Amino acid sequence: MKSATKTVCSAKADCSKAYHHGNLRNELILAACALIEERGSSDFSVAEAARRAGVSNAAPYRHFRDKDELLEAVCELGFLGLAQSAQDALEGQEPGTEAAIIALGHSYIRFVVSHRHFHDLMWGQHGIRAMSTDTAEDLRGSGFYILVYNLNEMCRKENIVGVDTTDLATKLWGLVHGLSALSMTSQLDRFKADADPYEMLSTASHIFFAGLRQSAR
Amino acid sequence: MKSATKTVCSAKADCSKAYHHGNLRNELILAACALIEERGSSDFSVAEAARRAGVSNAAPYRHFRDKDELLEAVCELGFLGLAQSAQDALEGQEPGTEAAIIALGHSYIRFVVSHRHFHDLMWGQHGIRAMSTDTAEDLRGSGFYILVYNLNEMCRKENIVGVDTTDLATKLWGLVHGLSALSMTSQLDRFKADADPYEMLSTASHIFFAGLRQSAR
DNA sequence: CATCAATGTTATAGGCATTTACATTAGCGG
DNA sequence: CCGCTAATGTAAATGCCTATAACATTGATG
Repeated sequence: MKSATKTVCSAKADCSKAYHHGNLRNELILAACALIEERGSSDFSVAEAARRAGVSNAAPYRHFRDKDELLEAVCELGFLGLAQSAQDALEGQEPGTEAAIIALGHSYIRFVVSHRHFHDLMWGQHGIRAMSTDTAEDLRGSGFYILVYNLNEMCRKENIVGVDTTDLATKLWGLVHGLSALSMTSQLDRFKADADPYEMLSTASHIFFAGLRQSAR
Repeated sequence: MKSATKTVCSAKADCSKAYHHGNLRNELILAACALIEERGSSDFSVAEAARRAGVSNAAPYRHFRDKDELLEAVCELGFLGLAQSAQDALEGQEPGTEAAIIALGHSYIRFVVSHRHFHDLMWGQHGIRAMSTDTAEDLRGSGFYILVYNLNEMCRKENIVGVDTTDLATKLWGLVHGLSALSMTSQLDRFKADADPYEMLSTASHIFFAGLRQSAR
């Protein structure tokens, strides 16, 4: 989430002792991110974020109506990072190939398992509210539409007709999301030792596309 | 979750004014369930569960080390209910058919979307800890093994060979889990109006099985 | 019947969310 | 440059919550 972090944090130089902080809103968000990455979102407290930013308990309430609003801002940063990682994943991939589509899925898994606490937050109440924000609308959409675009290209190239690619993208999203969640909660290797979510997604997608080509003929 | 509730609550008659409650542990769990269904797990407080059970603030700590332990007990009840609904789903289904397998998936979706707050809890920190409890181990496993059994039957009947059904079951679980999560968070109809998770699971599974038969030939 | 372990209660400490009243400062019009 | 106002901080206070400790009640057991 490096890049997303940078995007939000247009940090002004540290005016160390000023009565006015100068960039408090962003620093609170970053402090919240750090705390959540460290200890999860359920243990998170506004007070601690304030301490970390070096301000009083009450200061955050000049920038956020309440704790929820701060957490929603954190979620937006998360969705931004997720969208970014989707774009990065396509570097060097030929659009509309199975490889490109699977690479997208892998980036999703990678993001989720390396930011598990964020993922929890993003798919909880706060994330859902953040997703209906207009800002996040674009971001979250972007990853999805990248997928749709690649599916369209794939169908065109391979002459697969009569497929609703938006619907198809949603199904694949479900698959990826589910495998990520299972992996993150250690369910994958419970029934099958050293199961690899990346490989499982690859093979599952491959089977799925085989079925698609079959039934769209 | 009716049946699961009954299983846990071996309620003794109400000894209204007794100093000792008689069934406090279970009533606390039930009160917690009710509160969580109503307002979600993040707003849940031990104190309120205690009030609802008609005891003092401190009483719950005679039965649960801390708040987490109470929430884990709630999770176990949730997993019990989920397993139960899987069993119910197979009523009148012929084992090893695509219909039976899809019915299992539908029951999962139905459980998740009608107990969204429970689902949040069950797939958060508390649920993960509860899943590694031995008690829950059996329960959670049971739904999964029902699926594996049906896949085995299916492969046998249809003469599909060389398939690791445990692996396959995990992939399907991922798909179902993901579609449930997307549905629960209103992501399904964001890109496609009135998308139906049940139908999406049916068609996705059908495509998947088609691909499976194809590649296992 | 006396005692102990289990299970409740009250009192208390410490944290957090949020609000209110007050303080400081930046920026803007004059 | 001066003074005003809005923005942004602080300190103090309220009220709820978690968790613990010290004390009370009771059922069971010998």
